[in-house]
This record gives sequence, structure tokens and C-alpha cells, in this order.
Amino acid sequence: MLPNAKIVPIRDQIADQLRSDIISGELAPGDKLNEQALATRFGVSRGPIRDVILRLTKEGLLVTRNNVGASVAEMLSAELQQLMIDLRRRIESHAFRMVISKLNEEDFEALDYILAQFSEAFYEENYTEVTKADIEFHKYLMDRAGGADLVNLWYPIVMRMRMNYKRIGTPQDGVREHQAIIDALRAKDTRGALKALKANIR
Amino acid sequence: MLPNAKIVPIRDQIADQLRSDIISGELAPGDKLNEQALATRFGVSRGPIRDVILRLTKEGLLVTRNNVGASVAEMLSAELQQLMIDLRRRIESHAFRMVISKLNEEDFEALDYILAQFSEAFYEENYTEVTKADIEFHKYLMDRAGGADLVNLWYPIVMRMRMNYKRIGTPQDGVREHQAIIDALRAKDTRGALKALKANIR
DNA sequence: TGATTGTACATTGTTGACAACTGGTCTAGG
DNA sequence: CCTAGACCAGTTGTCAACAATGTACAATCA
Repeated sequence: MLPNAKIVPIRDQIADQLRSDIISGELAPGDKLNEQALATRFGVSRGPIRDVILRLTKEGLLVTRNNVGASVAEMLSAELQQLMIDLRRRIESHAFRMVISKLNEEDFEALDYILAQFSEAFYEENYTEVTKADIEFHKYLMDRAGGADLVNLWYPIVMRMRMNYKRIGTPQDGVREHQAIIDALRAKDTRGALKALKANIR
Repeated sequence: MLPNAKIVPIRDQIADQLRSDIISGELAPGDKLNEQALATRFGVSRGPIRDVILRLTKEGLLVTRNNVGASVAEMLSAELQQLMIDLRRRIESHAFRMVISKLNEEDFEALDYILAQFSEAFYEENYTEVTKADIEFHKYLMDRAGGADLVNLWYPIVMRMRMNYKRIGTPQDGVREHQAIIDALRAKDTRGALKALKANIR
């Protein structure tokens, strides 16, 4: 089987772009999104744009009012932010326990590859890409553990957490933390993996 | 301020209807949804229908494949179902602690009213309405505790849980359980409220 | 002067037609 | 009889025009 480049729907690309804009701070909380403007920017009609806006609204990145439009969501209260972190830890811990026994060499290759991208983006100081690789890393494991159901549950929480990272400078330990997770998973060391995970999510 | 009847957008009504259909089992897992058919059924064009489908997909009730369409999601594995219950308990517990000090008499009147609807629906054996009232009860408290942010996080989890209740017959204790929650909240008895909550979510 | 009503503009919500894609069926060739 | 390819019906994806709603500003009146 050839590693055929997978085709990505326009709609998904637009969603990705807007997510990046929000997480990177390009779009600040409270900023209003104009459907027509976005349609022009991406060279499509308003239909797909509405889809994307609806999607991001459901992910909690945007807030929409009837007949008024969408704007970037405000930051979470410290209280809710803490709850998000707690929930994310629980979900990923659960996933680790489910997945650790069925990870094979192919999986580790994929994880290594993602981590390499993470590292590369980090040294290029491209923090938007760093964030995407970071999310991709965890997402891979979530998908492997519980499939689309689990990812759908997990994704909005991560997005909402990420949005609130005002200091974009990820500590240099990012790579090391993820490497520690991979190592522990490879060694089937559940305890170590959970510990490394807990250190990574904060 | 008069208790003005709130106006509900068509889109929301359609979403509600489909959610009911799914939770009640009218639409079984795997059933395919046809946009045109739904549009005709609700007397609107396909646009709003697509919105609704996208929304329910994000809530986890439907699964959508590109260029193929949407169908009702399959039941969760026992593993994930257990995770959902755990997460929901944590979220609502957290919310209780946040909200218990700021609940006033007006809130309790609202909760009493919802519980009355619950009870009525129960004795009429209208379990779809029972479920809706049940959700409404908890939703009221979630909204009061953490606003839209918290509700958006919580809602998909509840929906996904509800979908998997195959035995639709809620035990007769439903009313009692919710009454116990109200009583404990009224007495500012955090410990008792959390206990009653834990008994109710399962 | 301050609040209120009327009006124009900008933006979202909705629609129906058209384009692109999927899955299955039929046919020709081996 | 079986497979490969082309075709076809049905469905989803996209678009541009139209209708409905909300917001902001200006004119009016107390």
C-alpha cells in the first residue's frame, strides 16, 4: 500500500486555519467574525464558512448570537480552567490504560514522527506549528484508544485549554516530556506513562 | 419583568426534535438521515437541516462521512460509557461546589417547576418528556454554575450517556432523587448534595 | 439637553439551482 | 462464470440571490 497523500476537504482546512488564528492569538477574544469577509479570504462562498463557524462554536472557540454573528470566545475563569485540566488528565489517563497494551511498532513510529515535527517547529520558533504537533501527538493516542467517540469528547476540552495559554512560549521541556511519554509507553510502563502524562498536562 | 415567552429559533426546534427521536430510540443506531427528507418533513430547505446535522454530529449523536451523509451513532463501549459517567459526575460535582452558595429562592422555584414537569411526564409515562425534564434540571444548575462555557462542555457527555439508556423505564425513584438534590442544595448542605448527585447519575 | 422613535445600512438566515461525488448496476471481454 | 470498466441514479457539497433581522445614527419631542 502506497502512503498516498490523504485528501483534506476545504472545509477542514478553513477550520484548521481559523483554529490556528485563535490559538495563536491572531484573533483575540471578543473579535467579531464576518462571514462575507471570511468567504472572500478563503475564496469560497458563505455556505462552507457557516459550517466552519458552527463547528468552532461547538468546540467552544467561538460564541454565536442569533442574527448577530460569531465572535471569539472569552478566556475561561481560573475555576473552569482548572476543571478543564483535571478532566483532560482523567480522559487521557483513562485512554492510556486502554491503549498501552495494544500499541505496536507502527504506532511508535508515527509518534516519533510527530515528535520530530514538534521538535523542528520548536527550533524554528513556529509556535503555531508546535501547538498543532502537540495536539496531534495526544490526538493520535486518543484515537488509538477510543476512536472517534473519545476524540470528539476530548477535542473541545483541549482546544479550550490551549486558547487560554497566553504565554505562547512552550518551555523547552516540551520535547523531553513527550519523549518520556513515548519511552514509558514503549516499555509498557503504565505507571511511568501516567506520571509523564500528568507532568505534561498543565 | 414579565416572564415573557421566549422565542425559539426553528433550527433549535428541529435539533430538539431529532435529539428526542434519537434518545427515544425512534431513530436507531446506524439509521441513515436524508437531508432532503428531513427538509420536507420540517418544511424548510436543506440549509438549516445541514446546520442541525452538523450540530448533532458535534454532540456525538450522529456520525458524518464526507459525501455520504449522516447516520445515528453506535452505542458506546462499556469502557467509554463508564468514563462518561465518571466525567459527568466530576463536572456536576464541581459545579455544585461553585453554585451552592449563590442559589437563591428564585432558582429553587425554577428547579421545583422543572421537577413538577418531570413528575407529570413520568405519571403520563411520556418518557421522552421525562428525559428532557431530567436534562433540563441538571442543565439549569450547570448554567447557573459556569454559564455557557460549562454547559457546552457538559452537554455532549450527557447526550451520549442518554443515548445508551436502553431500558427507557426510569426507576420510580427519579423524582425522589431530584427532590433530595434540591433539599440538600436549599439547606446549603454540600456534602448531602454531592451524595444525592452521585446517586442520581448512573 | 436627554431620551425616544424612525430610518438606512450592514449582516445574518434561508432558499432553490447547480456541481461533484458515491455506490450500485449493467455490459463487454476474458 | 467471473472480473473490469463505464454508466446512472441518488445524495451531498457549493454557490449566488433574496428575505429577515439587528445595529447605529439621525431626527424629533418633552
